[in-house]
Amino acid sequence: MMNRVVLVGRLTKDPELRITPSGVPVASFTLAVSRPFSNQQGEREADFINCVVWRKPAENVANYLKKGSLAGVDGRVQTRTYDGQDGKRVYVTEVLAESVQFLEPRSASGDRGEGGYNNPPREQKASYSGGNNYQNQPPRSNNQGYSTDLDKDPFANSGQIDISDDDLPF
Amino acid sequence: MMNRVVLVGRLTKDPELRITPSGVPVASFTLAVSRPFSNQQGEREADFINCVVWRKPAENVANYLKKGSLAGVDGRVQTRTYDGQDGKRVYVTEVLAESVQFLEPRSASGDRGEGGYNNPPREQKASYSGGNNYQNQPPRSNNQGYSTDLDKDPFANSGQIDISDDDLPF
Amino acid sequence: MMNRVVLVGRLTKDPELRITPSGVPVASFTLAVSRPFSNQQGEREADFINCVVWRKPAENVANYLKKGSLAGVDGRVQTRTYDGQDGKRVYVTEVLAESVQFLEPRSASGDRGEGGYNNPPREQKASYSGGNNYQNQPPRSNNQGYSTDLDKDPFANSGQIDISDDDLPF
Amino acid sequence: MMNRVVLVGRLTKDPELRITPSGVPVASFTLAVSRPFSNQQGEREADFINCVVWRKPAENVANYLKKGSLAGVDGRVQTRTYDGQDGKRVYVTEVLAESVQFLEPRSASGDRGEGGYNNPPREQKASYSGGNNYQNQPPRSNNQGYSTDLDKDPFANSGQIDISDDDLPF
DNA sequence: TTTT
DNA sequence: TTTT
Repeated sequence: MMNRVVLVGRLTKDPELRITPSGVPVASFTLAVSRPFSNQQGEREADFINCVVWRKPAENVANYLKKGSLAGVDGRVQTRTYDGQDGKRVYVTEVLAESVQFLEPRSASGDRGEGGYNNPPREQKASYSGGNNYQNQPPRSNNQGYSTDLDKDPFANSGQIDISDDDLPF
Repeated sequence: MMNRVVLVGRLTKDPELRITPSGVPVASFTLAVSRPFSNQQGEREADFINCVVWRKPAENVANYLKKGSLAGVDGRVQTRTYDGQDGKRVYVTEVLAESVQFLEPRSASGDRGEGGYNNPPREQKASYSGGNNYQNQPPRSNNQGYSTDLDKDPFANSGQIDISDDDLPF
Repeated sequence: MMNRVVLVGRLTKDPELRITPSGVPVASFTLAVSRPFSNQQGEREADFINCVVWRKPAENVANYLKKGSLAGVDGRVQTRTYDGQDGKRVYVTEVLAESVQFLEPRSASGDRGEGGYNNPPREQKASYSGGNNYQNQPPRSNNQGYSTDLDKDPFANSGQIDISDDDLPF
Repeated sequence: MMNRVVLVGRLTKDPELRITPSGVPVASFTLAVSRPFSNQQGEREADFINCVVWRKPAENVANYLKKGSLAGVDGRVQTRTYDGQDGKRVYVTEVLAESVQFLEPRSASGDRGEGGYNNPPREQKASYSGGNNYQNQPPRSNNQGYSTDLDKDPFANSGQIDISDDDLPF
């Protein structure tokens, strides 16, 4: 009945942007959050926490964050389940981000000066405006919109075909 | 660099208490936390979040909580990894509880009037006092202390032989 | 850029419900949250945290919570400022509750069996439906709706005439 | 019974470091946390949240943070009360920081390249080692240790003579 | 001005 | 493998 998570950490790689069949953007990324204490070997470990974010902030994540970016997440812990390729049930625990904060001032962590508060997005994209306006985009072979990510089947490049509209929160 | 979780929900079953080889108690339990919104079918779903707690609060959890108890957890999201029985790496995301709150007033949720703030623990157990006082307990075949749980191999009754002293936080 | 609070505690008195000039309900209440440690005198102290909640959940708070109720709050820390009666600036720090959880199962804490999850509200009231439907209620002297609280000037019975539509979040 | 706050924001001015009569360091600072939404005038407001931190992290705050620094706080909401100079009770709500995170990479926000993760503290100071080792420092007129802040009465330069050992958490 |  |  209460479920709140707050994380600050760094993206382990560039976020991945997907579009559900009904046209809703979803971004997923992993945050590396180093632990505040050392282990028995005296090393500082990290937790690698999978995060998902939907709709408009999904686009922002895809546009402004990349591998190594410092980001804050405010959201909920979420569990879901899907049938693995080997036929057995897979249990997933991840963080559903309700908002994502960009904590990378200017080009502090970037190799090429992009990302950050006041900078233009990595590439200009059509903006999500709350409806299913993605549906009227040709699913492939177009040269704008989500082209870079989507000019291939959005669900083709990873093994996880387990994201569907059923996972939509709210 | 920041990692905080707060949960309130109900135990899906009785907590499990383990003792590491060096004598530290660990309890694990799953919290069912119902979502604040309904899905497309109009049903209220829940997240089933695995939690672990160490040392003294582990004992309290084992003594005062049971299936159905309402509990609050304040902790961190933690990821770990172990080699599954089939030889492939298993990734686990769970909540490391730093404190656990008993939110079940008196015997409100209990079938037999036990549990709750002011009630005696389910069975009187030797208390964890911060050291490795568990080490001087015979590992099996004793009739007090953690007997009910430990009079069998503490790691035998579940498939997860993946808890070791290496997982000890702090 | 991140601001999150989660509280679980008990109401120090019945919540107060107000309506802004433009017809938006606001409830305010104080949560007593006992500290997890004892002070130098060995006593367990508490923090008394003022909370505000707007719109629909404000009504629920007014209907379902009362002095002594156990409640959870998920929200943000908020500061505001107003001019005190003696002419000097007053600084207020409080919690803006985005959601409020009723943790009082059945009539566990109640003296009269009311409140709680499945029980009818203390008195049946017109429900807030997101618009300014309160505006078409006569501001005073009516005998239903928010009558019990509002049949007097909603801002008369306390010194704080500092709640206005300007404080509306979102 | 649960009380957790997480904040990320910027210091409104340099932190202030105090030492209690029994030699425990306390730092206080205010975080400006901008709100995630705009007000009716379309402006983005901020909350100005007073924070206190004790012992070792108090020293770190004093050494590594300054006006404008981006910082994260994980802690609790705390209320206390003291008698104002005009004889009437003053109620204070603030955040007791249990840990403070420095989110300012290198010299990104600094005017003079100091502060940040890997940089030396602003001035080298004796470190707090958990005991009351401050007591054996001459209370005034020394030229190192907490000199800059303490070579004057630690409680003289502000109106708040309301910090005492009684406020010590844990 | 504080709750169990 | 899930709780009220």
